[in-house]
Amino acid sequence: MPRSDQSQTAILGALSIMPMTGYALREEIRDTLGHFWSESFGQIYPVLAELERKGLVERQEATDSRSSKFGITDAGVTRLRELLAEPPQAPNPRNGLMLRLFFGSQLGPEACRELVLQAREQAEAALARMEAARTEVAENGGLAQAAPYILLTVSAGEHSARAAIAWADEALADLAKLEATSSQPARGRGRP
Amino acid sequence: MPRSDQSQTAILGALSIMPMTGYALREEIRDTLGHFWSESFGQIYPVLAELERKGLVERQEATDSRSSKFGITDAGVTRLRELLAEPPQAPNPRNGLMLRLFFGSQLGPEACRELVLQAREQAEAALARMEAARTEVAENGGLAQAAPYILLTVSAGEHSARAAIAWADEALADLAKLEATSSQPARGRGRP
DNA sequence: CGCTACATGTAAGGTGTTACATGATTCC
DNA sequence: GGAATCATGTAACACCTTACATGTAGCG
Repeated sequence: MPRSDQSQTAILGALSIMPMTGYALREEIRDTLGHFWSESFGQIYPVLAELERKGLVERQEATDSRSSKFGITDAGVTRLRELLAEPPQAPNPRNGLMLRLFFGSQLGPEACRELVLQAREQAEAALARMEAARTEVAENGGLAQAAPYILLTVSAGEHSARAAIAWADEALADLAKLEATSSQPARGRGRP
Repeated sequence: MPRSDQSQTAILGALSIMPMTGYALREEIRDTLGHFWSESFGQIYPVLAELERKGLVERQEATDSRSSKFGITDAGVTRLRELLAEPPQAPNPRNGLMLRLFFGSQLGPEACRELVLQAREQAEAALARMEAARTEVAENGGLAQAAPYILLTVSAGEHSARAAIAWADEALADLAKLEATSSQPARGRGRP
């Protein structure tokens, strides 16, 4: 129920794929889960310590290195499944772009256009990352049974990015019309 | 820059449309901005008090009621425009559904299907709300110059909801295939 | 007369982020 | 030997949510 369980879920999940050091967890969570998840890195070590205390993960003394990787235990896998089975709790939305557009009449069409353009670029970049992720998952063996599920999340990212691009194009057209009509009566920047 | 500025933006923005009591702000933010914004209601009165102290809003003693509405001042409008002009900062993503699907091989196809079905229903509901909002904006005069901007955000909600539905349908099909192939070797729910 | 909605706040607790501190290893 | 990267942590702070406390107005 508490939010911190969610951090545990992400960490246990990552370790269920392969054992890792805390540092590697940072990287993996940022690079792989980053499209839809974020952990505050200040939390990773405390959570890891708690998981170790509960016997859900354990340090594996590696032979070829001094750094200790963390591996998930059987109890950890059980706990992970419990956590995953809990209903996902959506975070409260806080979309700064939408807030700005909603009060866009205070900002004016040009500034709004700029914001939408930026959003479009970000969506385009996200789409490219998703396509890269898709090929990466396809090429990487060792995810055999996980791959179809991971591709589900990649697909969600693609749909969402494409929708954002389509919306942005519409919005840009609408804003262009607004610019045209709003400058017409005042004939060049005058006040009504 | 600090996050709390965002609460100020939302509150000043709402008051720029019409003067309101703190209580009404709660309702408006929940019902109207709720699709892409949320305020913790415990923040509204403190922020309101701070805005009043800075002269950005003022209490209007209403003639017909004991409750005091808050109205935005000229300085408040100026401040609102400043705040809106700042670049929107995206909150760190935390999508519980995607987290669960990413580690879906631990959950199994049926449970994932259930999750996706729920997401689809939520998207469907969101789409219906968006369409309702669209007609509401169209019918409501008094938003004359704000209406086109508000419709931009409604359109974004529609695109996003439609994308979620399309994705869900694809995902359900994929999961159905997974269920079929995973149960095939075991021949109907048997243990491997 | 009691229930619901309106209205205004406060305080505690939990969460997450940032910045800092420290040291080992590897590569040039 | 020095720089970059790997690695582990901590502590302060900012933030948000929740629950509580309190009181009024209107309606059935």
